Amino acid sequence: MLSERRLEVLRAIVQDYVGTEEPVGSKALTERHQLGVSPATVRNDMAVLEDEGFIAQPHTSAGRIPTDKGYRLFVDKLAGVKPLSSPERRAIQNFLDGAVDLDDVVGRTVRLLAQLTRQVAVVQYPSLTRSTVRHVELLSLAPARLMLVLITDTGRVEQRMIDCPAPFGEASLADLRARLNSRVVGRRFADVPRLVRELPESFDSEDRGTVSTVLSTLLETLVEETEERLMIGGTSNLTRFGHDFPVMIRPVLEALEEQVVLLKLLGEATDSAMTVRIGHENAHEGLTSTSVVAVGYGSGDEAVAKLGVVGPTRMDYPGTMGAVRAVARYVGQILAES
Amino acid sequence: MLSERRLEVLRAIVQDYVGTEEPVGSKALTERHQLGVSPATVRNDMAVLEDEGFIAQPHTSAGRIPTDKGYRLFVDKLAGVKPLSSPERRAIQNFLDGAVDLDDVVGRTVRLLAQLTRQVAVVQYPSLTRSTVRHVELLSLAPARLMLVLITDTGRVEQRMIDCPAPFGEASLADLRARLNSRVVGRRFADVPRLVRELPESFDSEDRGTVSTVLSTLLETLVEETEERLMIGGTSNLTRFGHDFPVMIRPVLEALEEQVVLLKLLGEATDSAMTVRIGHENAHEGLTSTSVVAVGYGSGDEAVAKLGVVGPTRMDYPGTMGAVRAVARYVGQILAES
DNA sequence: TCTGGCACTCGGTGCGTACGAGTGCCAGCT
DNA sequence: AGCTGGCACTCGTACGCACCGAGTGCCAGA
Repeated sequence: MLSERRLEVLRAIVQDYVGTEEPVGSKALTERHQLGVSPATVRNDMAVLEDEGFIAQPHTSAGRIPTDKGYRLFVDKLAGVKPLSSPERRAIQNFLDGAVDLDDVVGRTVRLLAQLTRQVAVVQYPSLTRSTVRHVELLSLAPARLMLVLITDTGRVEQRMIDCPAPFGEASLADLRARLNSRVVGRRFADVPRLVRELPESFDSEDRGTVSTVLSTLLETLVEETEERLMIGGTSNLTRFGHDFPVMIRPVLEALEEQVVLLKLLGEATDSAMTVRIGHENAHEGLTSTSVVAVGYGSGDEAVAKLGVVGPTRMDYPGTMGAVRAVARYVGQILAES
Repeated sequence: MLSERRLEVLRAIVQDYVGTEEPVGSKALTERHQLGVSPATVRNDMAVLEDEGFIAQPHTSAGRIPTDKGYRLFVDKLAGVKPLSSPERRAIQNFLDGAVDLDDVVGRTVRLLAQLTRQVAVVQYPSLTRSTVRHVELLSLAPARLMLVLITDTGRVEQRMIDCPAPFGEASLADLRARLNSRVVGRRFADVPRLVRELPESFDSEDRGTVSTVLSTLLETLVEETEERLMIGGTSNLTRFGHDFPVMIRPVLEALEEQVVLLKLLGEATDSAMTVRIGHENAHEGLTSTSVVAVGYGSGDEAVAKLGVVGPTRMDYPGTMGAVRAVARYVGQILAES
């Protein structure tokens, strides 16, 4: 087990390295921090920390930099979550309050997060799986052509065209609309298939085909759109990555373009607890020198989606975690209100 | 006026430089192209081209590279638009045909363009101003709460919440919905304000307030959402920018995050003709070493939005223009079908 | 267990040299 | 008048080399 002071040394190394981007040596450490011991002692501690794999030297006779394992220890044991200043809180609220619709909320959130953390921000749209149905609308565009519009409690709207097997009268349409809504409004998406199963049977045989088509389109929409959408921003912050950045930045940009990868990144977080994945803890190999800080947000108690940031492993974890958590909270509030 | 051969030399310089990314010298030119003259002659021609401002040397005793003016001449006079190969055409069609909704069309288009040109792709959503109304839907969510859904002929859907000044009955709602639709369906957005102006007067005084609120929300939506949305992709292609790229890439990424800037970039193009803006021809100062190739696309004859790519001034203009034009055409077709 | 001292390592920097691609110019040829 | 070969010149890049200094590991002593 590491002594108190050694942990303190590790904390100091992480803090200095995050600040300066340069390997930190024993002398500099004792100068900038009140450790109460001499450089030589610190050197011994560093040797131990290196043996344990928490820090490493880029080359012999350079200072030390934290390893992924070192950051992990720092995040788990040494660092808290730094709360935002109250001007920052006010700024968040003002910025998010002006949003007019869901797209706008998500867009503003992305920009906000990117600005606060000075890193790449990723915000997932509220997921349909955990949402409930606010309304299902059916419109007749042509005699045998319908449009299905699905509205969720989080304000998301999905629409689909439907070509009917047979013309479908206004009366039947109104009937279907009413029955459909009475069954599914307020219910969770996951429950919808069960709730509408026997609906076609109660219609005239001539309409039954169309009703089935409509229902299967609805179910399809539920499934298809469960594949999540997300928005990213702040990519220009990648340029502050470091000196060796041309080689780093490429795979990161590529990873950021693949929604699947990003969704996995955010998605692995279990429920609403904040997740920090550091360096090689990320499965994707383009992201082995980045860290991801993600957290769920939602309109109620339960998380409906995730948001987070992607940055270099050398990041200000307490500050970033504070910003991510705060933004998630406010977005949750906004969604709950609307 | 430049002689035929001098133009030929310029073309050769542009082509070689685009290929190799390195300043091209007189000897290399005569080796790679059948100009039928000696390096010395080419040198003389180069001196003239340099005097006229079409090419420049990065340093004394280096080869020449084209200037913005040189690229301009190349694009205007020396280069055609290179048509795509038929496998490429087929790939485009296959790729775009699978799209399920407007978001999907735009998303696929962006990825396609980025992949074909290996550059950053920008696609503007079909603009509302030139669109027509396909349907307006009003839903009652609570006694005094409505949702307005606006559907355009290009498949775009906008929704807004409305808090009514007074409860609004189902009958009135159906009435308003019917009257509204009969007036505006199939009409252009620009005409809508005129068409609904005197609508409130025909309602009972108790409902008039709500009707006015609904209409003003509708008009607001038309105006607000006329500010265009767009999608970008292929940013990882920026890494192929060149050696000096850390300094170049930053402002470009920043510019790409500002929708306003991008919209201007695409927007200045007059109607549906293809526009190429080279280097300093771009107003934005972060983009002085990039070129923009943009073109309008639309479901009918008229362009409803723009799409294009952003890349280094040193790009393959004929190929890029060919890809951009082809993609625009196919997207237009897809939109017309849906 | 901490500290001061000391020898050692090695990456970064600055300088001088050599190299070579590329140019401009000029005299001569067609 | 226009093209070509030859030639001197420029200058950016690569290479070698020595030096400096930050940082380390180790050890003997408090």
